[in-house]
Amino acid sequence: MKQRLAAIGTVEALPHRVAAFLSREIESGDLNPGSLLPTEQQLSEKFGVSRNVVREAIAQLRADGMVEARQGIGSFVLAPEQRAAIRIDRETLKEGQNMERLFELRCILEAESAALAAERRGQEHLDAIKAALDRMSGEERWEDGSIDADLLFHREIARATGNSYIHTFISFVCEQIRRSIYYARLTNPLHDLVEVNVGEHVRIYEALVAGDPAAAEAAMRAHIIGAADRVGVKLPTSRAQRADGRK
Amino acid sequence: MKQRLAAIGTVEALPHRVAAFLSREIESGDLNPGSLLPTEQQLSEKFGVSRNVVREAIAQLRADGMVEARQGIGSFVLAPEQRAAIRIDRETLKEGQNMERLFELRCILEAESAALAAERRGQEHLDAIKAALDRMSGEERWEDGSIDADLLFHREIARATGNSYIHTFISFVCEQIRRSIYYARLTNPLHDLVEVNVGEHVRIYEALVAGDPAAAEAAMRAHIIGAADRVGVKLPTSRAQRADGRK
DNA sequence: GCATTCCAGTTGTAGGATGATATGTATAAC
DNA sequence: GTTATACATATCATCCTACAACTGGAATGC
Repeated sequence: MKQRLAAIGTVEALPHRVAAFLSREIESGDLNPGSLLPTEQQLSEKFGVSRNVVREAIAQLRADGMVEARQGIGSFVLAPEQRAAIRIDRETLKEGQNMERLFELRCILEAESAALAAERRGQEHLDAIKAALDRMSGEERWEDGSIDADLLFHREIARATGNSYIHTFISFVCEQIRRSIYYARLTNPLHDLVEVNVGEHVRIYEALVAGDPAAAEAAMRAHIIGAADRVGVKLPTSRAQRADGRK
Repeated sequence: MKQRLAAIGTVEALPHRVAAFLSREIESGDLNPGSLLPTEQQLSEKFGVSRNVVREAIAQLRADGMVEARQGIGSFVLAPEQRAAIRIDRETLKEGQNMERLFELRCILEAESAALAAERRGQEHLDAIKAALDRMSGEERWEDGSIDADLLFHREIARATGNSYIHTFISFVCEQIRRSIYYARLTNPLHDLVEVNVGEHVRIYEALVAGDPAAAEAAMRAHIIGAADRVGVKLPTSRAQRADGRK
């Protein structure tokens, strides 16, 4: 039986599709920890791809700590305790609506991050955030320099929460978004909107200075929704509305 | 010139050795971000291995976000901060207060997840969540089976948000916490608290059935704070208080 | 009964062939 | 001279076959 791999119109590479399929089977429990994966030969026939492709797919699973291959025997499914990495690959990012979901996640993390930062920030944090803001405002056009400064602004806020995990996660998510925007090569007239963008950042900064968590959260939420909008991503409004209803 | 690969007493596979070598070259700055890797052919000759091995090595680097391969051109070295993967190693997890930070992150993600799920859940999601809840209540003692069911409960809620990234992040964070608890081998009398734990889950479930985002969020927040407390982790109360003030 | 040998199955590696894609170049048309 | 088209080249992506290394168990010999 030849398994049809998802993704008809996509451009994903074959190894990635195979890895994604197996990964889902493991996550869903169809393949129990300790059990053996089908042989490379079988998988090759099942998916209608070469053994080479299967090997690359398994190598990816192994890198993620999901399976362990042993020569002469096969690949064992490992227990989830041993997984130590989270990964978002570019192929899945390119699939249309994923951007929307990523922005949604970012909105959640950053809104709380801003609120926490408003409570916990010290003077050195404010200084670092202000420095990033100045670098951003200095640029007349929206180009690489100001994008770096923008990211730095958000990362400094995350750092001010004092929670390194929040910092790590936000850095990661922001980087994913920046990259996918870069690859999408959006041709929007972003340059005209620099003032809007800077203005949103200023409001966040002022709320942080004031030490007002609710205001910081609201300002950040508005900023993320605006940023998503500027790259053509419409966030589901329910979250925003509920947040607005609160403040 | 044939390059000698490290590996004196090692038994590591060739692709891993090649990947490690290239990885070190990138880390050390010998290969600048933006530059092209040598072609597969050249690497194959340089290391004295087959192109197949080189391809698997590059696939590994790509999976870690260190390079990006583009058909017809080559593999570009990406900037180090552009990692496509997050890794959290066990050593950092063991350091005391990291648990507290991890729970804080979990609280943020899961609270919003519950709220979103309350808005978006379909009947099949409720069924899956209920099934996990039943499995959990069925157990008399707090052991592996019920821990699995507990995790499943949370992951099913995350799945009901319809946002695969939220699902991924929550699965990851929960797994990290479960793992560190497992390794810590806490000897608390957890068994006595099963009813409390199940009760908290029931309240979350009821809020989801009712489709009440605010209630779901509050119940989840209370649950996470309680769960943290039961393993001896005190969450900073500020977040919880602010949340309470809203509902 | 026990050790040894052999064999089938599986992963690991090698190397070539072909398809898909990007880039540069030369040729032709205007 | 400029543009456009076609071609050649370089590279990754995939497929294929073959063989080496390793494992587990079955057959064999004693």
